[in-house]
Amino acid sequence: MRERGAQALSLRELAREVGVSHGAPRRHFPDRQALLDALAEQGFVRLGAELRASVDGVGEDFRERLEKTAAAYVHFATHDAALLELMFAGKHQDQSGELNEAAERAFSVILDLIGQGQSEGVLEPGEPERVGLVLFATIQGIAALVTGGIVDTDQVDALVADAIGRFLRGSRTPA
Amino acid sequence: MRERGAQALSLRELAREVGVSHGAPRRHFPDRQALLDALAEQGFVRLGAELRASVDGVGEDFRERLEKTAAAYVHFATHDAALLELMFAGKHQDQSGELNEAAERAFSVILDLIGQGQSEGVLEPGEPERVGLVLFATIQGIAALVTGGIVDTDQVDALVADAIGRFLRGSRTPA
DNA sequence: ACCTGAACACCGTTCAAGT
DNA sequence: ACCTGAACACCGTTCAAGT
Repeated sequence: MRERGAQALSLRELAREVGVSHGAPRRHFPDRQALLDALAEQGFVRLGAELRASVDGVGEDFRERLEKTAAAYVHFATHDAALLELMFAGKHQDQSGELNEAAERAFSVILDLIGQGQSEGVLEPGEPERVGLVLFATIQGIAALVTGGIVDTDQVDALVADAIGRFLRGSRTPA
Repeated sequence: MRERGAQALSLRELAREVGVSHGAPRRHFPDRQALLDALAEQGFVRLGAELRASVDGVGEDFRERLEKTAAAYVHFATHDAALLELMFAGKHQDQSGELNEAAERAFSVILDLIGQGQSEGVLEPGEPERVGLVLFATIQGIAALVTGGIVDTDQVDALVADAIGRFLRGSRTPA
């Protein structure tokens, strides 16, 4: 997956590596897409855990938390680009909603951060979802530029800091 | 492509539709990836043309130009999501650099816009590439949220306006 | 409950052969 | 210069059969 992308993931090859027949996976995943959905869900679980670990692993300072969390997101996005693409593919068949639940749990880390910024008065009040979307879009966009090869890996931190600086200046509560 | 994605694009099916044998495409594209590269290049050409048309089709007002161009980008990204994914896949074999040339020509529309904002004094001075990257990332991120189904189509315009408002407030030259 | 193995209808790629 | 058609090694999916 990490080496060759989701598209190159073959059920038959997987079965071969595990040492079972090519029909065996059918018992666990009715479809190839069902396996991809399960991988996407696990991706959201892991992303949420990494973001949460990033928030908890740093001090109380809002801006530092914001930058570290954004960096953690970009790290995940570039280190597991194919997985992230799967997670946002929007071609899921999952009807149980477990995938969406995992996604919302991951996104809630960002929402909580926004809440902190608002309660500290450095972010304008309003729906956290609204301001969170813009922040999320920016981070996601930076990740896309990196995986697309437009931005070098060693420029990431500076770009993240730049973007967050602009975001904070553009979103602070008017004096 | 638009209906079923790049992954479902089959050389044999294409040949069948055109009415030639399955070996014929080999004369024009040595590889499946070569065809995808050519499609990506054409995508950049078309994207550049649409962005330029958007800039030219509106008045001189900087903010209006910025919003319209961003909207045009998001429109392209959502209307041809699979093509955009291909354009930024970063798995290209193209050595001639024509793909990169087309990409830079498209991106130059945004750089020119940044230049206008700087010369009008509403954007802080500095390398246009630097501030342009943050803007580009934000727009690209919004497009990703829309194609990923996180943001509804009818919320796009408001989100774009919101993001650009924050960007401008966060990037204006200090008084 | 889970696995096997043959079968079917698809792929991309290669290559000798045609015009 | 371009196309054909057989061949090869892969797929995902289905299904009867086994334990």
